[in-house]
Amino acid sequence: MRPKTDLGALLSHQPLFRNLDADQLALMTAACHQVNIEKHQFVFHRGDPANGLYVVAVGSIKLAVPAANGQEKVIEFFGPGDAFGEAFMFLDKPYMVEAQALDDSLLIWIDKRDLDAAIDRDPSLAKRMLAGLSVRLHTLVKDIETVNLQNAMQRVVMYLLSQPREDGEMHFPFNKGIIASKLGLTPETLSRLLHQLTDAGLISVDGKRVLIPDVAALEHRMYAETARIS
Amino acid sequence: MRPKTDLGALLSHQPLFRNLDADQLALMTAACHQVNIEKHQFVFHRGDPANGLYVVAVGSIKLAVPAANGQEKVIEFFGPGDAFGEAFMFLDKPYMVEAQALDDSLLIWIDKRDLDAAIDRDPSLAKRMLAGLSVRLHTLVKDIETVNLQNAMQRVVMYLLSQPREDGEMHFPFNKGIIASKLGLTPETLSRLLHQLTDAGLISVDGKRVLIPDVAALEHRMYAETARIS
DNA sequence: CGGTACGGTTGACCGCGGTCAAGCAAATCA
DNA sequence: TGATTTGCTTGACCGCGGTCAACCGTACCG
Repeated sequence: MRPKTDLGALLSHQPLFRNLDADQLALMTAACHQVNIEKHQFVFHRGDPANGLYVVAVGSIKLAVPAANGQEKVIEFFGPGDAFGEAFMFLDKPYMVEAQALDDSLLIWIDKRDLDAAIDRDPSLAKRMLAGLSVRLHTLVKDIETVNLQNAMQRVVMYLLSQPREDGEMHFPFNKGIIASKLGLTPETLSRLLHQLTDAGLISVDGKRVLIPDVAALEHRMYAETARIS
Repeated sequence: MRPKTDLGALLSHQPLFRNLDADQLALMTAACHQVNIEKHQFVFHRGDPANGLYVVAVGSIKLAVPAANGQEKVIEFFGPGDAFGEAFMFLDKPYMVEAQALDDSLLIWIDKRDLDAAIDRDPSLAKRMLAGLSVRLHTLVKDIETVNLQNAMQRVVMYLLSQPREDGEMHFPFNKGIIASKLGLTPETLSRLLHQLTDAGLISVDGKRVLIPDVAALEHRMYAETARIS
């Protein structure tokens, strides 16, 4: 457990709590708890009660819905500054998803009641949370659109293009199996499609590193797929 | 356009604005606009600016994301008391979905700025909106889970069981094509699956009316499907 | 009335993507 | 260092669900 003194600085850098005045920051600091989570450990499981929300300080967290057969569908990834778990907290329902650390992570946990009080004192906090939830809704709708309206190849290409890249090179942030789940595919299919793109000379894969020599060509490939469907 | 006097009564019955005091209600009433939408008309299209939110007073609205080929994927249905469009309003982004009336409907429209002011005066309104967005997030996650982790038959059975029924009889609220889209299916497949359930003696279909003589048997059928997958 | 547009059903076909299994390379550990 | 596990790839196979087409009943309309 790190010393409590870190908390104020940590909080003030989170999008959710930016621009709080000193008083409010002190209040929130008192209400927050640091949670250290090792890689592969679960933050919470499906069915756990949701009494508060988490903010990622460092590390990365995977939100997924588990299936009966041990499979799982990754809903979203969270990195530093992201908040998660709010929706279930507001609903007063147990989590229907599970959260797992993809790296050693440091989280901030805030009790629902303390957050309620903070909102009463500062409506702008509520607005920021509304904005945050809206973003999440937006990405979920986009995901649904992606899964329903695009085929596997389109989804893969779109993912490759959506990731940050420098010098025409992008990195898979996690294992390919996890990426596959996020894309609604099996690892086998993802592997095959990447191989297909490699054969077409559009990318070259080396472990987690992917070289994209001609971004425009890759984009063109995706639109060609789209046209084929229409 | 109906007389303005209706607005106060309408608003005070919406979940979002319940428990407002007279002053606040008067303020909101002044900020609200009634919008009449005929069946098949669009409330907004993809790309329209989102300057406010809608609340359904009477009627029903379909939220869908349009595809290139004229297809569409239904995201959600909204009935009386439901609010929609908030997420895009808070994001200050144009709509990425379209809203269409499934019946002649009466909507209430509230300007973003007026709502902002109302939140500042009454944090409980913000909390109610947070709860509303949370519900939406919840159902979206559930949808993603359904589409990714369950096959077509399971989705159909689950839909049949999720709809309100009396005397072992349920009604399709809309055209089967629209239901099919919401379930991520083609109308053909939905038709076939319903026929299959009929052959199995689990349901009997007559137009929009579906008789479910033995609910438990139908539930059992769904779990059997689940087991087969695992 | 016949014409037609629409929603729904049915049949024939097929391709996408999942499943199962084997094999391989790198990481992890005794 | 060898043993074991984990991540990834590849091949063979196949079934679910989509596509395309024809057809049917009903509602709507001139």
